[in-house]
Amino acid sequence: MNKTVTHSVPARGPADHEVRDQIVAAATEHFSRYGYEKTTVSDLAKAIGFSKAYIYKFFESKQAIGEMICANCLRQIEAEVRAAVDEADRPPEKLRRMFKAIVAASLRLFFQDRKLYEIAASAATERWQPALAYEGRIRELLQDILQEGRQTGDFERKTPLDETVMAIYLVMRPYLNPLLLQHSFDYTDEAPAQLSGLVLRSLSP
Amino acid sequence: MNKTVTHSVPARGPADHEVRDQIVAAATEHFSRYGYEKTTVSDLAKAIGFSKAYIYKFFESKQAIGEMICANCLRQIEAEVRAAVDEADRPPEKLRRMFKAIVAASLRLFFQDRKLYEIAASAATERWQPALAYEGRIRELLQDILQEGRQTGDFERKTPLDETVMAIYLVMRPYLNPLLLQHSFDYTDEAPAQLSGLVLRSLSP
DNA sequence: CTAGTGACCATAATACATAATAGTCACTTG
DNA sequence: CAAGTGACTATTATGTATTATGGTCACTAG
Repeated sequence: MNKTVTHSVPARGPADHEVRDQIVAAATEHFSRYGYEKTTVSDLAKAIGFSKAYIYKFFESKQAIGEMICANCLRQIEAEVRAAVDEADRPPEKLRRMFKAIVAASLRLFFQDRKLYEIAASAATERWQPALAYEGRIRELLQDILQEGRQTGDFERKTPLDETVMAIYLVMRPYLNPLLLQHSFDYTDEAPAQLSGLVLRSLSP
Repeated sequence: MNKTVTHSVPARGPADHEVRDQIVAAATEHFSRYGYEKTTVSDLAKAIGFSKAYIYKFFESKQAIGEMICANCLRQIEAEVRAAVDEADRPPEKLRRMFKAIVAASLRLFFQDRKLYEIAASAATERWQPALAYEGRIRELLQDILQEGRQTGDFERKTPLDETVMAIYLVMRPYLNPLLLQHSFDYTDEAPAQLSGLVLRSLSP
């Protein structure tokens, strides 16, 4: 178990501390209600009954708090996607579900948690660590499905795996990346089915 | 020859007039040097030695002038893409060239004509008519290549043509649309080859 | 030593008065 | 009638003075 936790922002102070959790809770509440920009660090401090300075004993910056919240949010999406994938048992259907779940979850974030969506969009634009990590994990999931499909004989085996992963990832990216999703609303209805279709045709042995 | 010229902005005044051309020339110069926003209609008027009011005898709005310039620019990109496609004689290679040329031309616009790129990006965001028309023409080109490939037996014929066109169009979109291109710079080196590969695999009979 | 803070600073956001600009129209000139 | 414009307005952009905010640090209390 090589658990390389690459904290982009090295956590300050005790990693496991009640106050840290309080901060995260308050930030989740405030960020998703009023937005990242409109929430001040003092607001968070007031919410948990401490001074602003104390918050900086736990987080290096406001952005570090934002990254935490964003990471949670993206992990939840990932969990939903994995759940959807697990519902199917054959790799082709897994791929279809993956695509569909990604679009659905991203759209839900946009329409139901706009403020969190905005954080995720910033995270994508500014390449915050959680956004990169999310991308990476989605690619891993994709790779796992492809590998399984190659073993079961559902997918062709000639093309180098890395190449296939990359190409399919590129196909999914406009719907994964919150920034790009915004500009793809016109297609979110059809895209999952159409693109899954194309991708599966490209994978046929 | 059913030439339905859908002028989104109905041209004002004489369609063929020396002054109209002067305006377009001045706008091309100014927009690409100083940008759309920083160029005022008065600037254009001064440049051609007439009053601002006179410009409005030929164009309904500043945006209409911008659309004209943008349309020229997109038509030029389209021409380059068509030229690249015509260099190949077999449909699979045509598709590869198409993808590559689109990325190359869009990148060139970004890096060599940033100001015009910005107009094209606005046009895409705000759905100006020339941007939509460009999209449409690229889709037609794609459809032509696919149809030819089906005739020559290079491409499969089971999937409905419309579906294939749409799916491949969706794959290309992040590199076609100036807005999306900005967010795909990390991949512009590999994307054309990788995605062409995927698309061609999906088309194999 | 640990838990916690007020006071402080440089930078970023805001607000608001002022200046530019897109667009129109009645009008002149030949 | 055709070619062309000055003067005007409502809206938008811009500069600037002021406030708010992120972030630090020396410090206190227990």
